[in-house]
Amino acid sequence: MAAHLAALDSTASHRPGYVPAPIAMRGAAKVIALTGTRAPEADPFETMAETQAVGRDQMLFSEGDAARHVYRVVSGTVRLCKLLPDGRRQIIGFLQHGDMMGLSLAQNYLYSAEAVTSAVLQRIPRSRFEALMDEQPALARRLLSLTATELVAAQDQMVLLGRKTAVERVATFLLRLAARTIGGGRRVQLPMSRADIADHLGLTTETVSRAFTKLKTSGMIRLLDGHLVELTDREGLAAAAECA
Amino acid sequence: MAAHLAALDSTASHRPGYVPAPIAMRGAAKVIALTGTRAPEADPFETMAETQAVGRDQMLFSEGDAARHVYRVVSGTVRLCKLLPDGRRQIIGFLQHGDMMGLSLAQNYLYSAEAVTSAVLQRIPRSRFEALMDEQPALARRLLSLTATELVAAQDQMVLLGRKTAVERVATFLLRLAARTIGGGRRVQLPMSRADIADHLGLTTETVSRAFTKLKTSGMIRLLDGHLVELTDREGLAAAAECA
DNA sequence: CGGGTCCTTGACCCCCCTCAAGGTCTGTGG
DNA sequence: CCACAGACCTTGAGGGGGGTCAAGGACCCG
Repeated sequence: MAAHLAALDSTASHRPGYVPAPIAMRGAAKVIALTGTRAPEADPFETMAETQAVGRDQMLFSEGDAARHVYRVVSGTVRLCKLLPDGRRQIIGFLQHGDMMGLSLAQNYLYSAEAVTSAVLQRIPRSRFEALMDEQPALARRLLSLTATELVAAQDQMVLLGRKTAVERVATFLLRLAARTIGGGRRVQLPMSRADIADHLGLTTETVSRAFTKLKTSGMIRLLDGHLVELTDREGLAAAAECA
Repeated sequence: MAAHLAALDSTASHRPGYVPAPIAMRGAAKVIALTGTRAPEADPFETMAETQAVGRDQMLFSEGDAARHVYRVVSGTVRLCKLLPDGRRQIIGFLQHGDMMGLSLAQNYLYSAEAVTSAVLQRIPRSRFEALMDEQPALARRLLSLTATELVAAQDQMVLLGRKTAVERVATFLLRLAARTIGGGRRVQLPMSRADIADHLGLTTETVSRAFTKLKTSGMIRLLDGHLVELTDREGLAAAAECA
């Protein structure tokens, strides 16, 4: 999954095999303890973040809004969307525990952010965040690392959108989700709708649904219910995905 | 154009209206003077870069190679490619004067780099580059800024690949090229082949060619020759591009 | 002037989109 | 616990945009 800005956790969350901490404190208006501590400078979200809870489909900010905050997702799933004037939508990425957004340097947000499920986020005013980067040189380097990782994910998504077939796209998507799931993820939760998946993969809901059916029929996945998939043939899926 | 990592010039080259310096010293094995000087720390490419000249279609490095250098394009055009196992190709971006590549933090390059035209580049060993970032905190912040700009371009490209029609893609591509051209660019050079454009826009050469013909027929462009286009109706093009 | 590469155009086909209908799941209220 | 409404998902039938295959034209360079 093309998480927008990968985790700022001290643990290198973009490393393959990363296991997010179990979701706790749903809705709690309190600072979240991070796994692992880092010697010199503290995680800014640990010390100075506000917590914000949002309901399903609620909008956090809209494309074009003044970019006031930098966010990090604590729990739940968030989608980042860009719209064409006539309403066509592209979902840039889905964010989960630990992912960040709003880090672009533009004055305004360049995409909208909406809650896919009810979610909890932390946020820091951008002005304060930028001041922090002046004080803590290591912070800029850590963000550079995260942003570079995001860029790599974006490039993979370009290959997917530019050159892969519908089944390949869906297979790739499932494998990406699995890679972000606890234990490597034989079972994968799909918190988002088929329409969201379609707008992420450059397809329509119908085509996504048909691709799921094909993968099911060929024995690579089982649909436990509409939003929980079991990957029964990981190698077959990887072959169907033509690599990640 | 989705330049991979925008300029490290002291002049903020990702600002709209940026005018690259005229190409000079083609093939010269000497350090290139930069426009503008910056007070505290020097541009690393100014002081410690090797210069490398490559011929048309020559490969600079290949996907998977050990990432030894960070590059900056001095003159010419470079394409960054990703390949699927069966040979399908996606061009991540075209690089021109001032653009950087090789900054990802991975141990290996994640795409190939090839000269579209004969080109001149500067390069710095990654190890030295990273040491520099430790010494000069401002460098990391500048790179963060450049990488974030790249990420924005990548997101625009996702919208293009996921949701735009063939004509919209080509119109968008022409406007992006024009935005990077001297004087805003009523006339735009296309150094790359139709096949390159196709692999950048997620199309085939034939479809790209037909899209050019449609834009020509509807009076928005004139093909002065296969590789030089005049944008005769900028607003019409922008409408045909559906923004971006 | 000749050969090769690249570009354009045409004819045809297929994958995915569109439109439509029916099925499934979920949450809510009785 | 069940009934029901609504949203979501799946499946089918048909159509279209762009891919594929093929041929001819333009350009480049020796």
